[in-house]
Amino acid sequence: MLDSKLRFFLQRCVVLGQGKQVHAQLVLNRFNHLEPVLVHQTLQLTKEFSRNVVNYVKRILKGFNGLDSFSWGCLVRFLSQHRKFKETVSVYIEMHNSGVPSSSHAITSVLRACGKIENVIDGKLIHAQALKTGLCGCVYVQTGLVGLYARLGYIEMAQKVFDDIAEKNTVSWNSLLQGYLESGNVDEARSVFDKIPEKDAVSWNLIISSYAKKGDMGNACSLFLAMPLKSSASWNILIGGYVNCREMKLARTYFDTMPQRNSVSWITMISGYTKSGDVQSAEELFRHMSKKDKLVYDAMITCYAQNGKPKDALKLFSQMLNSDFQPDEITLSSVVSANSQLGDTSFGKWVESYVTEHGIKIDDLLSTSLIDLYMKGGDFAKASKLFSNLNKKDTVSYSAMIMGCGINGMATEANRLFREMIKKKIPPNLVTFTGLLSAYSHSGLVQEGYECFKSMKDYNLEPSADHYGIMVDMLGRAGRLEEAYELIKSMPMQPNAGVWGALLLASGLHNNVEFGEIACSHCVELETDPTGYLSHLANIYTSVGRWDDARNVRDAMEEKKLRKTLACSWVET
DNA sequence: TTAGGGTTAG
Repeated sequence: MLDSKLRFFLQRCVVLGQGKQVHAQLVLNRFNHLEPVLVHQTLQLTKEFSRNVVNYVKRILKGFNGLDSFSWGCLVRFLSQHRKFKETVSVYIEMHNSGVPSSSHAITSVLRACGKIENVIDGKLIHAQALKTGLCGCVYVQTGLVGLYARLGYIEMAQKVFDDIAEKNTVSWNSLLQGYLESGNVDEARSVFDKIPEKDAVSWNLIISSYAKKGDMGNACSLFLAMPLKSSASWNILIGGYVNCREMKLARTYFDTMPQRNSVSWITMISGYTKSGDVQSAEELFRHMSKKDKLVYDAMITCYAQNGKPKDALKLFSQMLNSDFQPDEITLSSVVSANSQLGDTSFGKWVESYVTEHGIKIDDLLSTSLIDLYMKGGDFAKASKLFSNLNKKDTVSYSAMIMGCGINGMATEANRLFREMIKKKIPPNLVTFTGLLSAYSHSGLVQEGYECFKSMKDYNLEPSADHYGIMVDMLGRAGRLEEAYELIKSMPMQPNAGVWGALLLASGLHNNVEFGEIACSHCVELETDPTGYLSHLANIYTSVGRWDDARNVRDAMEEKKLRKTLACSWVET
């Protein structure tokens, strides 16, 4: 039974593994008889294989009867190493239920999985079971328990298990250290760190990383310099710290001087440039990287998507598809965002079929980008369905819905969603209000809009210039030009061309020369190409019969060899 | 046991 299934499995590896064909073939030729121990080796082999293989392993191993404790352990470990944590726990429980005794192998893997998915209940049950079966005397199991409790924030429990370990190894110490760092107890963490008899790179990295995460680069850097044998991770942690502080120059210096860069180093830098909007530098790094992995593609696609270059994002995505890389929910969320910016709603269908075909689960983040895509395409039904199926609705997903309502002029729905999120104590942010305000603006609900705008301070939000822009647009369209102008004058920041442009537009709608002139003069000052604004002003003059002024403006435009460029005059759209 | 990729506006 085991024998034939494994053979079949290896053959499938040849088919699915593609790039690893030769390797799989070798293994196939080498094993004439297959014993349970070979399950382990086979699983090792598939470590680097595509997710298809992972899914396949899961399916095929479900069919096994009579697996021994060792093979079960291998399977549990395999799943845990592939970050299939929920599956790890469920397979472990399956093993337990079929009466197979647990091994230290299986137990450490399942404890890790419980920690990762924050499964306290099963973690404690497994602890109890380990106590009963005597496995708690094993340092690996004990260390696993320390790690579990440390990660889940049960620092007292972690300390207690740790104290019981007869022969503590460095991993045991590191797990405890991580516990104190997780619980935010820096002093205790520091004292644990000082007590570690044989500090390894991980001990140092843990403490450096905790400073780097807090933005305390002074401490992070001095510890880094004091560290005897720096690993790549140490360098990456430091670079990551500087990236988080937007110190890209310093990050780059360390990146350039580190002895051995790995994929993580490149990705850290690329995502740093992404956040600071430096697409060029990100591109430059991406081009120079010799062995690109999937995550680098993800990082670069995201860089394009987040910096207003959706077409480049899609180009790189198709390159990625042509390579050996399989996109996952993370890749797709960025790609959906790119399509959303281009207004290509049909892409949603493609994603949905792709996801079904490749067994990718649509998680909350991918759902949110799809919600945005569908809302922009006016498909409220599809967006709502995704929205109601979310595991956890947050500020971003609510904002995506409300934004969509704003675009589609659905003020009532926007308001309903907003009240719902407030009731659930989900804090709104600036994007939420952009959506809400534009919903009111598009529906001409000036009073509601005004109150909404004023309520921003109740949520500790300072309206941005864009929020003022929407308000000016709303008041202006309603003919309340005076109020709009007063609002601009009251702005705590410099009004941008968008704000003045909104007033100019409104002045045109209501043939108001006075505000048109004021608005236009500011727009001309703020933008390099004043053509659109000037021609708008000329139209206002014409509309009230001031032909001479209109001609003067047009002559002035002509004189400066300016030509009306439709593309630039966004005011007219 | 440490380091890397994702969603909402403009």
